[in-house]
Amino acid sequence: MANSASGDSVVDRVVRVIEAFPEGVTSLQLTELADRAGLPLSSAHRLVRQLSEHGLLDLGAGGTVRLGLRLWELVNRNSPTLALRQAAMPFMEDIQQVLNQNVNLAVLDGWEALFVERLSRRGSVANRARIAGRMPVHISSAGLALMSHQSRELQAEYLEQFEDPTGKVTAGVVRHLLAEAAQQGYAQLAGVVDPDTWGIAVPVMNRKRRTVAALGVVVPLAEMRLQALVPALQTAARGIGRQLGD
Amino acid sequence: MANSASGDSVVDRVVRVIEAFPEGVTSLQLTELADRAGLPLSSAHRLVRQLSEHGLLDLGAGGTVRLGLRLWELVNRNSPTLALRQAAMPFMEDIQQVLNQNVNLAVLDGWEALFVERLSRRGSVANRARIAGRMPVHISSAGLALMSHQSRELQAEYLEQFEDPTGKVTAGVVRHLLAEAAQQGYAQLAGVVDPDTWGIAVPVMNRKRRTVAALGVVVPLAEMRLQALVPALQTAARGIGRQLGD
DNA sequence: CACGTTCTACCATTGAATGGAAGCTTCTGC
DNA sequence: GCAGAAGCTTCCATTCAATGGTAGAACGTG
Repeated sequence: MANSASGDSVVDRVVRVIEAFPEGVTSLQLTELADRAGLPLSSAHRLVRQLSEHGLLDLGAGGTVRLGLRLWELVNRNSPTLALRQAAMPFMEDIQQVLNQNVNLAVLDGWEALFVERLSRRGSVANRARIAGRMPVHISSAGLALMSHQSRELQAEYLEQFEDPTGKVTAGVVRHLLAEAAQQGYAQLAGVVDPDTWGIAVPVMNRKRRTVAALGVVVPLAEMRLQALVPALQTAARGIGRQLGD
Repeated sequence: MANSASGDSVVDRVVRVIEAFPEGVTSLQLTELADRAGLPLSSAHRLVRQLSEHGLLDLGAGGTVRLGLRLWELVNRNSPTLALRQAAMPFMEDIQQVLNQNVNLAVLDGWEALFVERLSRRGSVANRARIAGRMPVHISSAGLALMSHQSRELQAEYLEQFEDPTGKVTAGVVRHLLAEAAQQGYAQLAGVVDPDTWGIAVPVMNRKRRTVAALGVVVPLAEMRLQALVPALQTAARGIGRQLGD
């Protein structure tokens, strides 16, 4: 009944507080936050107050808790993907201008593609890939482009544990998709994410030819023109790669 | 010699670790981090390891510390400016397309404009306003646009404490700039940030007519055409405001 | 106005956090 | 190839910061 009845450290708790916000939710009541983080109200209150004194959280009147502007600032200034995003932005804008479609940039994290940047145009088809959103490798062209250029070992490990919760896709199918993507140098996926759209993505390699990201577009099925899209994407991807260090 | 010789809490230390990264630096050696955060090496090590187990930091081989991808993800998914950025993006893209210049979006934080989103075009003039970058109110058109539409009290408080480190600008000059911006409905600043550029910004008001952001462009001095720019910005700002809640 | 809900403050108890020291690994210069 | 340095990692006895039940304040509601 003293120092942590639940047996977790302060650090654990700080993390749980930050993680307590459901996707897309920017504000939470103190009580609900304590609930979600699994903390006694008084402990949650103390923790939140401390963090908000430093600006990492923002404890408003009436117990409204938000992530702090300062936290957003710190993370975006020093984010590990900063160099990548800076290098990619001009090329993404070029692509968007020329093709007039959604463009996105993703990195591999676990068995998912994490979208780190995106440009969408009003009037262009819906793009499910939100910034800071995730998609499983096997149902995103970006994910396939990324995985298809990883080491044999990692791909084997991935296929080993692969399991589709919907049961529609087998590891064999994914293996085939990856092999195809690896051979062609780009990944495509039609009508999977959204029935009316087509996703195409190419790997972005750094100077050591390690695949660090995937550059992709999402276009309406009707406007599919591989022969125009792929070279444009590959050219841009090379341009980005040249800007990167490593 | 025991629980915190320096008299600071675990939370203080976690914050100091995250804050230890200098602007734009994405990776730090453990020793340097401990140094910057003012922590004993062993304490820094323990803290970093704990945080990296949760994915908030990333402790690589050889003691290389980065901010975690997971932290970036959490913060960007739930950031307090999420709604603002989402509402503004399409309009910013429109502006960029039509005017073909740098567009940026800022909020007021303390006595500074914090840039939360930006679109730049290759070939357009340099834009000092980086995402997650800051600029003092009095040397950015965005800052002036924001401050000029705050409450009388806040403006008075601002001018009260105002002091220009370079000594070039007086509180009186700033008062004049703010009054002008308030009256005209936009703020402009020529050759201050950069000798060859002109910044123009307008306030973005939510439905309650509270100024929550500033929408601005940076154009080459030569291409200055106020009569074309201001109406475009104001129209976009109104559009953004209509999308916002509150 | 009384009741329910949620936020905030207090404080005695105690185990989690601390950091010096020692071991380990990696790198460098000779 | 070896001595030395520099930096990373682990260990563990000491002790004070963290804990959370409780009580009170503030708010909203029927």
